[in-house]
Amino acid sequence: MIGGPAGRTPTLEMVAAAAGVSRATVSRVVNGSTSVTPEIVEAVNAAIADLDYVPNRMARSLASRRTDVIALIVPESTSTVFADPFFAPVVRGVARTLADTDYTLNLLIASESRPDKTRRYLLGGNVDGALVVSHHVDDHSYVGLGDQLPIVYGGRPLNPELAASYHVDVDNVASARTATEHLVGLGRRRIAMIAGRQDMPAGVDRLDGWRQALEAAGLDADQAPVEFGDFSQLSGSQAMERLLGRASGAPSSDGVPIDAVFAANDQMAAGAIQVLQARGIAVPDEVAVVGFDDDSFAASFTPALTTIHQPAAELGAAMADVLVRRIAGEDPPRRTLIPTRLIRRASA
Amino acid sequence: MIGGPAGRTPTLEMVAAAAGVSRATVSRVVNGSTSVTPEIVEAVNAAIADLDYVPNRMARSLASRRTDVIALIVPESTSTVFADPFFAPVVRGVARTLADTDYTLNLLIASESRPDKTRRYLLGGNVDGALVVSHHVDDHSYVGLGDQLPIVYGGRPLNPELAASYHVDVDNVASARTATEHLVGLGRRRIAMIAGRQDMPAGVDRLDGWRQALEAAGLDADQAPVEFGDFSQLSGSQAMERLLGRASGAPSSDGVPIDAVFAANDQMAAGAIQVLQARGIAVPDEVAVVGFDDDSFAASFTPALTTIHQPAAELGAAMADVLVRRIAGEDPPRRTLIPTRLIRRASA
DNA sequence: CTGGGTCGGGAGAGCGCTCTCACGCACGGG
DNA sequence: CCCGTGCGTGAGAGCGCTCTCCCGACCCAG
Repeated sequence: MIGGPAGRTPTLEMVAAAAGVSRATVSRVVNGSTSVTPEIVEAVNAAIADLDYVPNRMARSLASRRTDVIALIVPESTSTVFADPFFAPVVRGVARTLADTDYTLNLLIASESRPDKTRRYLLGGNVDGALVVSHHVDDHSYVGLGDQLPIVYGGRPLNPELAASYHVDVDNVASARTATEHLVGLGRRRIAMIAGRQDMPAGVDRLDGWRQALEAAGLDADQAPVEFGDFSQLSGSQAMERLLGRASGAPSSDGVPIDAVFAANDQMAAGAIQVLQARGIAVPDEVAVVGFDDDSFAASFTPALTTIHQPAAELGAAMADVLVRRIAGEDPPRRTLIPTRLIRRASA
Repeated sequence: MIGGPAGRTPTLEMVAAAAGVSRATVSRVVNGSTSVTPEIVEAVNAAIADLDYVPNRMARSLASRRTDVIALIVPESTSTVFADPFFAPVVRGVARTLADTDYTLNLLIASESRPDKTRRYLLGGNVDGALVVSHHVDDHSYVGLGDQLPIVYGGRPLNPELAASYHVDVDNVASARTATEHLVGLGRRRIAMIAGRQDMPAGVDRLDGWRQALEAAGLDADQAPVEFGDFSQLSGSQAMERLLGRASGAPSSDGVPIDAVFAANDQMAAGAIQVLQARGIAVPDEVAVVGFDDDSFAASFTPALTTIHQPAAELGAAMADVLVRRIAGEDPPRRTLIPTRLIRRASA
């Protein structure tokens, strides 16, 4: 058993002794400071390897007033609605990115019942920065926190007080445009939308993208049928019923007033398709349907859902990246948009 | 702005000064030591509240050689196969349980390419204990680590070297028995199994439970048809094909040799059902199917899957609980089994 | 040859807390 | 009345590291 006379885990001091230099010099080498003679660097590194030295995080933090810890905050309500398979890959992306740095990831389920606990933790000098993953909007817990601690949000905060904050988001507008253009490219002209909750950025932006695509295609977006749901499958079905019930401008011969639907998420798309099928309307032949999210069930649905795939892991990675850069004092753009990809399957 | 003359965040020292006692006494109060005069306790607490004092974690750790940090280790391969919706609730359960303690959760994606990095982190005095969530078996990364650091596994480690370690698991055997008994209770007698990978505890145990139930029902488990898959949907389909292709002992009049299938997970159950439907075999009328996991898609599948629900959040909570108790010096049982629940839906 | 500038390295003072030890006091038995 | 015996409290020495000086060596211009 190697490891210096003192027996305990090796310390900076022991490395210094072994290398015949001072603690300060070892510290410089460990922290990659320039201005250390190459020979000495080598000697120190040899001693480090020899003793199997690992710097003590706590001591380092105490002295430097940095923690090398980044908090990943998941509001409890979000985590409860964990049916959402979006979250896990985000976390993975964050963790993987951070694995290449010296940062450690602190997962924090923020209980909304006592937000002050989280707040205290964050401001108590326990972390260098925070990542907030939330689909929640009416959440004021973090307002103002951003002034005292670098924070990066996943998903654009709708909350106007946070609008100027750093955030990483999927490019919902462009994605919705892509989805709609796909429908246009298929020759569809009466393209309806089942939009999501308008108190969420994803809901607003996807509706927006659809409008843009219609206009770009020379279709009248204002006259195009829109119904709203709450992102649930049931609400998708109900929206579809309403869509079919409309006495639209130019119903086709069989009475179906539309030939395509863009749903703001896969759940609602699935609900819509079920209604369509129940009415004997063929998907995609009579009505093509595009969803959004590429949910886990999308591929195995019948018909398999054409949808927008969200690179959740990349989003997480980007969040971590932006935060690390902020902490390092760089000035990354406040808004980072992650491109998506249209997955062509059977439904459109 | 309150906060003592020094201006910075309040320290123990400042509290001591404000309360007119020594640092040591404040420390005693903060750490809930007995043997402090009630009046003094009160005075100190008043000072703490007044200054808005929060103990500095790093300093505390440095001095006490505890970290109050628990690592949650997710092997990268597990996290990549994140289609598995089992993980997120486990994490949530862990985080929630820990939220009521002083422990902080460190999420660690263990890159399998350089396991030593994780090892060093764990043994580098950064954590007080670790939780390992893995479906992986041929993983020797943590062998021996358990001697130096309290570790609790989620899922029983198949690896014999770890067999004696602390672990929390779903009661796979009993659950599989329950599932199979349900089929027996439905009057089925030719109950096949699509088993999972036999290098995973879940694979082995579920097969075992099925056998036990058959025997308990007076059926010949050795003659009962079993095919193996790898837990993927495709493998479930293939296994089903093989099952149907068998020249089994007593095919029913229409040539279908079985009247029920227990699949080791929902993915494979779904694959099996698709094959059955493609062949025009009615589910559940001709062949009843029970899955396992209660995957997110299970309820919306057609037919809705009868399956075993795994209380993943409870499993996570139990893991955290066992670890905390171990760290506290208690001796919790090495093995904790979490009961499951059969969810009756349409497929059986 | 000398003075100012530069640069590598050492000394040492903390960072905020814990914990051992020893002290002072009140009490009770010899 | 004196000396244990306890109990509550304070003093002080670290925990392992960072970082600010500061010093000595070296280089070049004057």
